[in-house]
Amino acid sequence: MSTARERILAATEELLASKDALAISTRAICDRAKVGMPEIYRQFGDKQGLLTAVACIGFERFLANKRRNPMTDDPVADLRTAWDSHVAFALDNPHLYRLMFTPAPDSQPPAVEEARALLLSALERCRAAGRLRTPLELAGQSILTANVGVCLMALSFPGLYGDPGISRSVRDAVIGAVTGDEREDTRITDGIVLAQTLVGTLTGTAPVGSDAIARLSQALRGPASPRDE
Amino acid sequence: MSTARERILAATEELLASKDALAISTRAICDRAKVGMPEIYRQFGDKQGLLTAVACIGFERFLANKRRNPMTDDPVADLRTAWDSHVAFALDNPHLYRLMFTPAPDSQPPAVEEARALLLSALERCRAAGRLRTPLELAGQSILTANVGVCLMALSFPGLYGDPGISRSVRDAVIGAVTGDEREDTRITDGIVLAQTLVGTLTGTAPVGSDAIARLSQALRGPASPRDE
DNA sequence: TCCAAGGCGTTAGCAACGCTTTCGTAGCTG
DNA sequence: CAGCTACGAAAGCGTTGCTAACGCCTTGGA
Repeated sequence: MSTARERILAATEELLASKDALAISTRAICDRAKVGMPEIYRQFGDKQGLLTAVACIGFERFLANKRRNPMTDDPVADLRTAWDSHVAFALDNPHLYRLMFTPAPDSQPPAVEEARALLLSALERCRAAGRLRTPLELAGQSILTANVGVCLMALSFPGLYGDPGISRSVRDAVIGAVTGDEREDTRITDGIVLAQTLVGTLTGTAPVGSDAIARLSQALRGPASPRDE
Repeated sequence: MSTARERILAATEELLASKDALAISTRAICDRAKVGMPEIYRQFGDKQGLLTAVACIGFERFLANKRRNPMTDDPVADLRTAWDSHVAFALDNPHLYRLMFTPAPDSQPPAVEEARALLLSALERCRAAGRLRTPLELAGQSILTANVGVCLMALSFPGLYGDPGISRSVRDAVIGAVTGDEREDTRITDGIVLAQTLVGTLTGTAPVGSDAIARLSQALRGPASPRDE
């Protein structure tokens, strides 16, 4: 048989699968763990300590889940899959998730820090790829904040806010804002640079020679396909 | 003296100003309201019923707050001030806010619906102004979800996520995404249309597609790349 | 004026809760 | 074997949400 501490933690997790944390009585935990009442308090101080410990091992599962996500060469896409795995975890473990992210006042689950660190490292990769246009710290806080909001609302009001489309919408909005939407960025750059250059050329004030114009018309006809519509 | 029901509600609200809802005992409420214990149950059925009633009148204050916001002729700016007043309410009434937006399981605070309706009407004004590029319903769900997320995280982890900059960042990201960021839109439109027109003028051809512009922009940078900036 | 009816206060108490104390026992270590 | 730690059993404390029983007092229709 395993140690008492392990059995208590396991029993609490099992009960947490079907009930809310506050609806679980210490006696039920003890019954299921085949443990006397004082054992909880010898091991965890009080019920809140036990719940915090459970939240911590929940965070470990949560982070292990995330670390299992393969890193692609598109760090922004990785950000999106991290978001999705976050949401999936919340929906799979509703009560555990609420315990982790709606803690009792003055109870600091120390593992929120770890989640933040993991997210920041993913964002660091975005920054290295030139795909970050907000401060790193602020980007991480914005993403996690919005991500948790989507999950908590989906858990609290599944009827009104359980639609997966909401998650996608908020996800793309926030991640797009902090990393910059690639398509729009190139569209802006291309369009504006082109327009400025052409205007300069036309007015004679520009740093573009006629060879550039030649190249432009060459490009206009296209590499293989002379397409416009 | 006022009626017993009013006194109970007032006493609960007052206690809610300093304690969490779950930390409030029915006896404390009764003491403060000068009421016997059975009165709560005659009036509200049970403690959860009382808390739901308090949450409802909290929603009324919340909505009255929002309705007090003047409507300007910029519906998107109105959206942002509504967001900010939402956050201010949450920070001013932390326990009441948590009671409203993290309800006990199977307790439907009916007033969340009202908040949604108010937000949708504001979004409808955006749509009428041509400043909405996502479905109305989804836009409302996205905004409220993100808004609540910012607030709950700020309340739960004021140290890590209490920074007002996070609220601004998420706010502008989400609202910008559903309404379309005006500045970027005009920059894109202006740049592209201008480029298309000029290229058409220069080459004597019809306006070109944006993929052609991308090719042009590439060509502009050139093989030897006499880049300007 | 009388007399129900109902809103409200009082007392007492139940079961369940978190938590504690006490005690007994098993198993390992020196 | 002695002594220590780890753990289980039982009982109990104070508080909680909630209920039962009773009685007061105002109200309003007869």
